[in-house]
Amino acid sequence: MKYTALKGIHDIFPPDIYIWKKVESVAEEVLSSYGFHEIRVPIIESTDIFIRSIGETTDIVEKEMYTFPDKAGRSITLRPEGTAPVVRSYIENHLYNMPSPQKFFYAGPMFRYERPQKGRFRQFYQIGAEAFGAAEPKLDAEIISMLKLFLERLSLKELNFEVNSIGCEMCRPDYKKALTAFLGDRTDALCPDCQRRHSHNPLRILDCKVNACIELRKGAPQVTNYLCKECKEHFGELLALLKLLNISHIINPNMVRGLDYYTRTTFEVTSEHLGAQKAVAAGGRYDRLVEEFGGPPTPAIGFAIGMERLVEILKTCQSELETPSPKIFFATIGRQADREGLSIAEKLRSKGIQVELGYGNASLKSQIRRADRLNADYVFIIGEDELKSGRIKWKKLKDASHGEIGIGEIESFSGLFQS
RNA sequence: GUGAGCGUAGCUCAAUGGUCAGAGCAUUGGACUGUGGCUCCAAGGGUUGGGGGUUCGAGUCCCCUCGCUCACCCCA
Repeated sequence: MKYTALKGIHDIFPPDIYIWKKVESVAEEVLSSYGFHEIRVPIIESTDIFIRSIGETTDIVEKEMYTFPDKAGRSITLRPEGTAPVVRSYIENHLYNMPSPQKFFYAGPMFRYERPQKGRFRQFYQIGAEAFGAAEPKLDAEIISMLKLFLERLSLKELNFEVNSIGCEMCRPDYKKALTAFLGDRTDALCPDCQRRHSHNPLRILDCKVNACIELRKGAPQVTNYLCKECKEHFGELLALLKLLNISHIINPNMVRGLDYYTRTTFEVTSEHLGAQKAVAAGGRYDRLVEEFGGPPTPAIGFAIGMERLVEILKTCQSELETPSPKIFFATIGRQADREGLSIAEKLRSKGIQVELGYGNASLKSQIRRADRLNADYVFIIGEDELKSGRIKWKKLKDASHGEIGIGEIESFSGLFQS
């Protein structure tokens, strides 16, 4: 094969594309009902936007970004996630001068230079939502509930909702201290990765899968026990609201996120129908980010849905969506009939009816066979006889019923209005 | 970045180191001169991912390379 798509980058085409479109339309419908409006932000931004927001020492920034110089030598990066560009836009366009909270959603491709595997790609699509300007746990609960409603609308079952609070800039340092103190002089027993984490990001030790590390962290202090008064209240109220709204969830004190900007609430939706990359949606609060970006102090919360992963679940758990099929197929024999068919087809198409034609001088048989494979409802046959009589033969493929109709009456053919 | 597995027709897969690399499905045509699905027949379709080596002889063994997949890492 001479030309192939780049590693980890895939085409989306029928029939899958119809699953994607369905997901997108349901998302727009549900998010709209919560007052979220679409925002379109660029796919490329200045590199420092991502470094500042995601965090200098995160894996994404350290080794996963598509970064390159533009022709003027500025450092440009293909967005690895959607929150940073939206925050940049929120500040740059003074969107905080509109009544709070402001709520936005977006959909589009993200780019991360990683080794591809099941559910992980170099170009992948996310639907994301961000809400600015409200700190109350009520908003956290609404957002999680909205995510749940969206997934339910797609008939997705067997999903796990996990929530956690990782505190704020006041209480998290205390927890980090407690955690490193707990591990104390036993750090030698940690896996090499965790030994590294111990110094610059000890929270990550919590979700390490190496057995030795799982052993060592038994009885370790939990984040949720070290929250300051405000964070504790916030988390407590969120849990109460989730109960009120009947959203079953588990509290996972070991859930840490790979982006530095999160504060307080973090959450994740996972599915057992995926591979090792089983998070289908995830998000959290980022109350400090807007201010750090030079905007006014603005609490915020958001999440992102992984489209490929969602579609993967839909494909394994549900019957596939059908590719739209023609209402009418014109099988024509001879040049004159061909012209007649084209002419009628164009009239019908202008009314929004899906019509397909036969090509290439194919035999009637092969034309009808093609109509069948395209799953057409009706075949209209035009040949010499029909041209002479002015009456076209039709056949309904589903039940093989057939009949005739005058050329002038086709546009009111009753079959066009049945499903 | 690390590790493992796999590359043969459009797809799923056969072929002890030994003739001309096969089958099913799919595609196209025919049986049925202007009527789909079912059946039968036929045809097209391959640089066995690429390169080198061992051998009288390589799809098969060895080396290199490219690609895919899964996992680690990390994340949606």
